Amino acid sequence: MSRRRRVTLTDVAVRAGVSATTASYILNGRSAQMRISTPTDERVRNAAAELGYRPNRSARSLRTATTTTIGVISDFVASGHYASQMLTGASAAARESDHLLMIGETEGDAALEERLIDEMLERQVDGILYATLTTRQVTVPQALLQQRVVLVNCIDPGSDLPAVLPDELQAGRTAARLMVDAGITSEVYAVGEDPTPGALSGALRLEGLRYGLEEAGGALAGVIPCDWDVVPARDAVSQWLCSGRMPRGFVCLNDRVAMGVYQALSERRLHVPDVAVVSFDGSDLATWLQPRLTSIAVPYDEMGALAMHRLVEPEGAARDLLAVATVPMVVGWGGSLPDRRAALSRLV
Amino acid sequence: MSRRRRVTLTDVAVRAGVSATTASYILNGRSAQMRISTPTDERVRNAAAELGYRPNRSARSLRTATTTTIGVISDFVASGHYASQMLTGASAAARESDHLLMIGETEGDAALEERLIDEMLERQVDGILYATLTTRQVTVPQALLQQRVVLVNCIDPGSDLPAVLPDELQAGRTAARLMVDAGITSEVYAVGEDPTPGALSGALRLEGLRYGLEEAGGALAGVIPCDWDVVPARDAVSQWLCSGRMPRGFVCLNDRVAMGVYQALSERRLHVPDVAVVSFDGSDLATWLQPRLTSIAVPYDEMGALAMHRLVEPEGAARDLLAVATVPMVVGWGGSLPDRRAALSRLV
DNA sequence: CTGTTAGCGCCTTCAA
DNA sequence: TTGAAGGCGCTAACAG
Repeated sequence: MSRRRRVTLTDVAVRAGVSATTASYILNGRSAQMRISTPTDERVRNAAAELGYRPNRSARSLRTATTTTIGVISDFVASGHYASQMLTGASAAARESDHLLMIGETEGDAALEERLIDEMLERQVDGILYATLTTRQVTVPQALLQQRVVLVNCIDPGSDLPAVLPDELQAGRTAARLMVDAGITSEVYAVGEDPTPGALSGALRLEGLRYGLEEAGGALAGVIPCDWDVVPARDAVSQWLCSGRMPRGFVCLNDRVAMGVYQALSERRLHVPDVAVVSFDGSDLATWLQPRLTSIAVPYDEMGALAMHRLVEPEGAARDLLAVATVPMVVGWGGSLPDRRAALSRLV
Repeated sequence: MSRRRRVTLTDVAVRAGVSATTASYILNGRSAQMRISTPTDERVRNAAAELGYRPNRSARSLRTATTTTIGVISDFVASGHYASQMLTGASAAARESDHLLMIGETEGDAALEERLIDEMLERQVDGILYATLTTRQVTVPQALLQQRVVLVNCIDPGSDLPAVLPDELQAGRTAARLMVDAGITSEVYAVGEDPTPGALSGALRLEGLRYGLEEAGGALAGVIPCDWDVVPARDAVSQWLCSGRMPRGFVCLNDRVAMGVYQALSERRLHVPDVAVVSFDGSDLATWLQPRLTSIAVPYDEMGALAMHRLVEPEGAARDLLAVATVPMVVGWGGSLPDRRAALSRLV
């Protein structure tokens, strides 16, 4: 069971009694194309198996200038299950074309970002997914402008890099429709705000919401500002309720805000759905709240998958690489990725 | 702004008027060792900067048989912020030694796992982190036994691979101490169970809990079995409370269980901390509940970082690579990674 | 149908 | 203090 020297293609060729070239063709599945005889083919495959041959991709990469490896640069990939789902989707899509993912978390640090990008480019990645935790505008580092890149959850107005974004506007309208379908067109309040410069989701969700309510002859009654987290939302809504107002519905700008709203309502002995609550995110949290929160999901996994597809797509299909693709946000999140992708394919 | 041919080391050398050898030495920081003159050194560095030289690691790897890249194989890396924190810790630690991470999510599929491992080995990763979402026993694939590997959050009884685990037993005792310090030594119930074969956390947490309570002259009053999630815990405890029993404390086997317990208590108009609740995980959820949940954190980030350190550690320090390292679990999770690592360093 | 030859970009002995 | 030469393992023209 001792470990000999690394097994090389030449070793396989020698054992099979052929040249390295022939072995290379066969092991790369080009036997047919090269019209190699069946016995030779088999001898080589057997030799490879017996020797436990494993191609050295460093050598191959040096020769072919490709690595079948994709870099993922993101500010906070792993933080929370929000963006990490994007990785899962990208990873699954990468697998379809035998690519592997190399990750780099920049922690929002520009210097670190540059370093990680350099490291990836030195390692000859075939492309880079540039992803952000929040949907927003960015300025991608210079070094990326000359590379094959797809933006995920962000856009760079200063470049024409392809991007994949959730359809926030449509999501806002969906939220409105949920309220309208429940017979509620007035006394609907939005909870949250989007204070970060460059942030996109908040504004678009609100716009869609307003538009949707007006379409139904209603109107958004107001916005309760607060940071997008449980405690700030709880405090803000709690205080707001003290003023004695009686809302018919709350549209929360994310699930954590909704949790805070649930708590604030509970303090006042108010109950969902006597007051209707709708939210955005589609996180696990929505399923944990009682009653279960209706939440419009950000399809992180699909976004990752779609971005990956666009990145590795053959050049021929690259015509629309200049476009921004938009992935629909849907209520709930029961569906599996393939299911939802079927719906998606009609739209992009 | 057009894109020329790739810039090679020779290009830099030519431009600086030296040989590739000299340029190589200088750019790899060996000028001093090779006693290269200052002017030469500067000329080469300038040339590299002007040309935007970026070393081709495929070539270097082919020559040196190292990639400064580490593979991370895990069942569900990205799922939830639980295990993804491990990635963050590992990633940060990797950066310290200029390593990059390559990820592979196996989704618990053995065939896929083998394929991903092969792909990584073909890409010549310098080592592999083998991580699991839940703390448990595993049997690592054959292919890994001959490689440099560190297990994270799991152990393989059939091999002597080094591993990093959270100290679940101590965590159980900590939970007991929290109850005891609050003056509660009886009528304490544990909520949850660990039905997965090979799972370690549940049993160890319970054992530590029992031991800790007995040390203080108390005893664990019982265990309410349920799956480790919000709804099952809510249902189980809700029903259990119907029997009219009046607990003094609940030790929940994770934070989601605790959320379910909060809900069940609330239904019966019972309030925390009239009934004391302690939990394990240290997830964000703990900070969202009202009142804030006391939770003993699984230090995923530290585990990832420590495992990474052990993996890239110079061979000299590898003497203890056979050991299982244990990372303490602590209450709350306000501390930054460096802070907590200081506490950690005494223990491993 | 298969082998010969050359070279991807880099590092590293050896010689000067 | 620097340069010349060789080879890591693989693929791709080009012969035959």
